[in-house]
Amino acid sequence: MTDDDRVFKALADPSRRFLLDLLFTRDGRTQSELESELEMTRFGVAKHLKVLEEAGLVVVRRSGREKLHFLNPVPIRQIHDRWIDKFTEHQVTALIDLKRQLEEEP
Amino acid sequence: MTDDDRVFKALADPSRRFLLDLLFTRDGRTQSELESELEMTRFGVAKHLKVLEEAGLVVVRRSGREKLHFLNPVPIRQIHDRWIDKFTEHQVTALIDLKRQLEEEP
DNA sequence: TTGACAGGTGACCAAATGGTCACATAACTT
DNA sequence: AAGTTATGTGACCATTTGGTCACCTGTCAA
Repeated sequence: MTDDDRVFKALADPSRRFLLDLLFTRDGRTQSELESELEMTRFGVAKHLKVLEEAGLVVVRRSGREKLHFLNPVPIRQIHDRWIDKFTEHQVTALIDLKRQLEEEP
Repeated sequence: MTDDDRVFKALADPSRRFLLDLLFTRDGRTQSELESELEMTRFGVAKHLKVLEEAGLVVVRRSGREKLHFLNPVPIRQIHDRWIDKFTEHQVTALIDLKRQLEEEP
């Protein structure tokens, strides 16, 4: 399996995306801390974290018997750069910002 | 199935990513034109294109009996914005640019 | 109008995936 | 030392997914 295949497969599951959301709001959480946020056995969560780690979307640091998890934004940015060039980036960010403004107004 | 689920599931397959790559280099291709690029029956390609279309990653325009396909960058940018804030974006783009420079030099 | 061309539908099967469990190891606490 | 806490492994099963095929509809050209 290629690197990018691992990344996209990892992102394909909603539970794993939720784990990334959790780490986006606050980094450096332990596995058991993350387990408590999902309605799933710890085995399931551990498996998902392993997939995210092998994809490089999450990096870990061991501290004693604990495992701290951190979000790695690099693969996400590479997805972006694969299909959005500099010119298109300006257009699409402007479009998204405009859409957000229109939705905020009454 | 939620919208974002459709997008990530669509991106999880290498054949579908290859189709996006093809449309990134040149937009507006017909289905049969895309079929000729994949080692797969036309049914397989049609199925993949349908998945991409339902995810909003590809938009189509009918022209007679032909179906023209265009890449839509918006969902890709939204993936980016979900896990990369403005501050992190500067850091990670700088990091990727640096990495690219180092790899180019002898 | 007859045939060739572009695309669509539903059934089908092999392979991959998500989730759980029994069992195991290593580190902190008292 | 003994119990508790944090995490790891491999087997297992139900569901989903990728790909193919027989068959069908609509469009263009001679």
